[in-house]
Amino acid sequence: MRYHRSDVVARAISVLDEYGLESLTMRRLATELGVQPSALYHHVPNKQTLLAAVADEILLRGKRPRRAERWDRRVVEICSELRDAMLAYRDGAEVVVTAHTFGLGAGEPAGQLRAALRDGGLSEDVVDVGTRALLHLVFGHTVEEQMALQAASAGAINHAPGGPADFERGLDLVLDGLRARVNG
Amino acid sequence: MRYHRSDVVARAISVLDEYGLESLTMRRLATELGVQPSALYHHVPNKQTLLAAVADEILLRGKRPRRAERWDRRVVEICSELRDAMLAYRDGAEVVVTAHTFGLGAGEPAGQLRAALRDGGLSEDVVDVGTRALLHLVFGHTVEEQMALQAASAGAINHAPGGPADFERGLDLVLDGLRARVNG
DNA sequence: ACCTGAACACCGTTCAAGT
DNA sequence: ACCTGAACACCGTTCAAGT
Repeated sequence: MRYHRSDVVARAISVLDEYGLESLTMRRLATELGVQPSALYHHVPNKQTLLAAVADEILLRGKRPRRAERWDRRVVEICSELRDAMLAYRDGAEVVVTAHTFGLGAGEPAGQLRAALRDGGLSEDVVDVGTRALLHLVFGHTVEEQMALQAASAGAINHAPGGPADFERGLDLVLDGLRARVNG
Repeated sequence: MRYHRSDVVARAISVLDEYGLESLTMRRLATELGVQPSALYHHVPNKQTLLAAVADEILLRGKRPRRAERWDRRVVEICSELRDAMLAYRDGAEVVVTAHTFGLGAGEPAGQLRAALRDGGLSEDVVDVGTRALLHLVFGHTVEEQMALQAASAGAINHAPGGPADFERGLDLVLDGLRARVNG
């Protein structure tokens, strides 16, 4: 069988979702595709790049239309989409956050947040600080939430971070600060 | 030579600081101590536990006396100490954040933040949301900042997150939201 | 262009045996 | 109690050779 890069990425996502990140090895993925490990390197230069492509694809699959008019509602929309996209696959948050940490792909959410904050009339400095704060909040919350979900499904009872409600309450904390800085 | 657990942890930190997290392997650490890899398992049950102990020790070494009276100034103090402690060692932020993600050690900063927010007269719900938001902000910011520092020292020019000023501006965003909720 | 086969240079961890 | 020596079951990546 002959594969393309997109086949490799797609299969990587299904291995990730079914067996988790620790099982997503180049060798395991090759076996899953019925191919030698070395064959993967015709489609992808290395594992890091593959994981970045997986992160991008996870975000792409989670895309939704923008509905909100007000800038602060749009921020909530963007952040919720981001959270939902990451939660849709096992270890999705971990993969997306790691890729973002290493400066690979996943630059789109940041761009959309920046645009929303600029629409709100915030100064360029505040746009910078606010975008970073929002991203860190979404990433941190979602990694923690997914961790708790997986721990819970493995039998452990834990003081979970709570679902979308707790998420939006954290967001609102930062949004309050940002609203106070409009035309500041 | 006969070692104790604390020797192993201390040496792990110096390997981390000098060669980075990717070089901190059990085998490398063993070589550094002049011992067989298997000998390490007399002091530590596995690598994950060792890394959690390293994270705790990094935070311990960064401890400073509390000076601030007002609860919101104390939050800044706690968060700044946390950031400085992680920045003090190469890949320190990565190690501390990973340990925290897996629910290992590093529970102290959360406890101190909770106490400060309670002193501010915030409701228990807001204390929960606020503590998590602050931790995610500090962790996210510091990992990003340390990444940029290391990239810069490796020659790359990058739109860095900025030093303590940008850090405190992000913190202030959340603190504004929290101040607005006192007796709310 | 895409893949195989074989190798290189590593990992974390276990366990019988020594002192 | 602490360590050695040897092994087990893996990794990511490279590269000559095949079709």
